Amino acid sequence: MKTDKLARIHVAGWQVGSTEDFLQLSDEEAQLVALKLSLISAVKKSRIKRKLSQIDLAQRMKSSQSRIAKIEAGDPSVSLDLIVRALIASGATTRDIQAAFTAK
Amino acid sequence: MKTDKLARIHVAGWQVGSTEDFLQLSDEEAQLVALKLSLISAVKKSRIKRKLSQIDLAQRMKSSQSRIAKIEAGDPSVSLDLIVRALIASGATTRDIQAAFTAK
DNA sequence: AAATAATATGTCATTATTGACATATTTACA
DNA sequence: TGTAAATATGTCAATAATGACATATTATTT
Repeated sequence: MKTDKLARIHVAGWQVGSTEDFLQLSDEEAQLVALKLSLISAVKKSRIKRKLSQIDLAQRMKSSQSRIAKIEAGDPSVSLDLIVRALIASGATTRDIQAAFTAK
Repeated sequence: MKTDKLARIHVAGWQVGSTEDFLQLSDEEAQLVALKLSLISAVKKSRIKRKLSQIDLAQRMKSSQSRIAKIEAGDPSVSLDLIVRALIASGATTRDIQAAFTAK
């Protein structure tokens, strides 16, 4: 994900802004980031719920433990594809995935 | 997306199976494909609804007309990231995106 | 505490995805 | 009909994402 956006100074001053404002993301970028964060959170939740280790999940989706760790750490090298594949492989239902889009 | 899955012969014979069965995708792969298809459909719907040409949408998200065409054509070179970015850039709301996950 | 299991972090060669471009085909409409 | 706008298809050099690996750090169990 690209985060190399130019600053957009917040007129209201030094109130503690949202993460999106602080990092100067456009609305669209902010939406995508929020979506990813939500899905990432769902991955970890689902994995733990099913008592899977990162190695277990990695095997299920033919990835590696380090990739799973990176997914859950929000590493910038991780694609939305991989996040969703992890979510599915972790046993999350369609309903779970859908809920991840709703969740804050 | 990889679709290089070995055949899984359907015991029940030549009933007309689901697309997923026919293409021999694992359940997980089938879920991801279904999700992509749903989102792709949502992109086109949203774009048309807002009366945007593919060129318009491409400019909004700093991509190219040919990429948008490929998104809507379900080209295998298109990532989930790009699809979702297109959906967001087309003006789809969080609610729209969410709905895309529900839709058939 | 020490051993073991789980998770995190860094690197890299291989593979996938990208925007841009040319050009073909289809659609709208004068 | 013809012509312009929109969409589709193919290609490719540049960039991004990948699994695998080594190894560090943190939790858990004995």
